[in-house]
Amino acid sequence: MSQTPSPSGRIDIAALETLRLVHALGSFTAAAEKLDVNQSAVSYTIAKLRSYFQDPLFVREGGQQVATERCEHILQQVTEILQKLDDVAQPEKFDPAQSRSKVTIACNYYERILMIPKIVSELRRQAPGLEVEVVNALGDGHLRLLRREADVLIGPFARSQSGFHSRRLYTEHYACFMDPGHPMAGRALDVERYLQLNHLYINYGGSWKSAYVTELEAAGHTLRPTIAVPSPAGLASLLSGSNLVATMPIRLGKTMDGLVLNPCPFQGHFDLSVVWTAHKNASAVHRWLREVIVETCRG
Amino acid sequence: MSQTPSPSGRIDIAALETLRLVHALGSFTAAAEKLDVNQSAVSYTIAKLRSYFQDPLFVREGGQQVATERCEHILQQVTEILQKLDDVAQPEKFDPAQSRSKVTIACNYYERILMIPKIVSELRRQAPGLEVEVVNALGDGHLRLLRREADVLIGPFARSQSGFHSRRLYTEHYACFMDPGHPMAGRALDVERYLQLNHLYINYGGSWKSAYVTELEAAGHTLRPTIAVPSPAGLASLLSGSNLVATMPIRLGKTMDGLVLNPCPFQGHFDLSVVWTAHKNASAVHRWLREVIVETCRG
DNA sequence: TATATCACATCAAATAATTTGATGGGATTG
DNA sequence: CAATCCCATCAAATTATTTGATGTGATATA
Repeated sequence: MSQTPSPSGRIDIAALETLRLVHALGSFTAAAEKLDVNQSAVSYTIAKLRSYFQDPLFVREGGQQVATERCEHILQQVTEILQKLDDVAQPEKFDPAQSRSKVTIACNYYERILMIPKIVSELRRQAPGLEVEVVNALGDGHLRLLRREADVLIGPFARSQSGFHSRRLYTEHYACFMDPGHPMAGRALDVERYLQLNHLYINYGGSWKSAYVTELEAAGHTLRPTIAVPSPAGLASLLSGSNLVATMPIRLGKTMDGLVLNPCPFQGHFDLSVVWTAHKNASAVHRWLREVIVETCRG
Repeated sequence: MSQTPSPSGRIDIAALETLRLVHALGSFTAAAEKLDVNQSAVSYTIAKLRSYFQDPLFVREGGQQVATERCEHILQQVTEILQKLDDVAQPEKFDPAQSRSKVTIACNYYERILMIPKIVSELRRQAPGLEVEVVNALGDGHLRLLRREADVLIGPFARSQSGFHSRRLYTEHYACFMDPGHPMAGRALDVERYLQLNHLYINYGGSWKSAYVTELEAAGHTLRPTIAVPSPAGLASLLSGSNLVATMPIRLGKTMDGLVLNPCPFQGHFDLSVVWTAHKNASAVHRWLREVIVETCRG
């Protein structure tokens, strides 16, 4: 009957809708009116489908266009296809209250102590069914994002690299923390005195240079730590009753009982941020997650 | 980012294939090569999809084009969609040996006696799993086809009307059948003698005028039946030992034991055909069914 | 830190597909 | 038989897609 106008594969969604409409109305002309196109456009579309499916699809039987068996079968599948496409074309919706998704947050000690508890509590409040995992960012949290080991990264990881987005939460500064019985406790520290202290140095596993150290080195000084530890964990008990002094982020030090804060001459500063990858940028779940983090942690 | 080039709905199968390919290869350029099109064609297609799904779909992350969450989800559905379309686009295949379909054949007494047994036996031989139903064609078998009460119609129903197809099986003629003890048994019948016989007339429910009657009336004669019956069923016992004579299709009369055949001066003729509707024309099952019928019954 | 390279976006021109409006033929209705 | 209805088909007009050239941003190389 009909010659092949196109080889195949150029069937579009609209064509399938037309097929459905023609079937429903039993008429090309009626379908054309409903679609607000010319009758011959419908004729053309059906001709295309006929060639694609290698079947007449509709045949005239006593005034009505009746679907062939094959057409009925095709329509059954096409209906499912259109349904699937409809579903998937809907902009993604996310209802925290109903969600059973899982989110993974990468961060390090500082954030785990100071931010995670508040964040997790808020996440659980809004989304009781949500599964939350917190992983160690360790060396390079960015890699974990790229490897999809985490959805977001919280930390001082401002990297404006292609493929990453970030949002600043707040700025943090350093201060010295020591036992209340320390000779210098509560006394102002000038550069000389600061450098002569018995420093407990936190090297954070070596992958992070604290801002105060940068500042100190920029001023031409070198810090000679008495003890170096990899993380602030258990720091309070190391400092208690000792003559050691640790320079660390103010908010972190303040969580440790039994220590006093001394402003220090090199206090540096760094920004805490949420970082995520471009591929999560548009996702409704992750947009919500980031919003919760920002709301919970800023200021 | 991208402005809406098309409102929506103009997504074709090729575009979805492109989406899949880009995802698989992680590169527009590579996909373009594989599809044997220009890179900017892929770019254009993805832009169209981006606008349709309202999502970037692919974002650059460290040199690689990475799929967004949404894209992964879409792809999952799209894969199923393409699979479905692939299946449905395959020209329908039909293996009688495996088939569990059902076919319905409409016909009347003549065909049920002479043809159905052979047809059914052949159908069962080729397709043991096939369900076969035989229904009475009665008045107008064509209506049963249109109402989808039967898949094919076998009988003398040659109607070359729109929406119907048919294939001739063979031509049938009439003869007289009577008891072997009948005075005229075995003797030639001229018009006068034929008309004076005690006719047992089969009226087939009134919806069918036998060809010999047409011939007879065309010659200006009128048949005055002694008895009229609606169907040839049980005819043999009605004729046996009586002086009745029935004019009926030769092949049908020959199936009846204890009757002798006399050629009659009005023998008319009619064609036995398979008839079906246009909407079944392309179906593999029905093509096969019709083929079996034709092979079994012709000659 | 500059420079080459790679990959995608974008633009205008060329090409291909679709839609339109007109017309014709087959089938149904009165 | 005439009037209609409905789909197929054709050429022209309109749109969409593809191409080839070029731009831009990011990565890799020197």
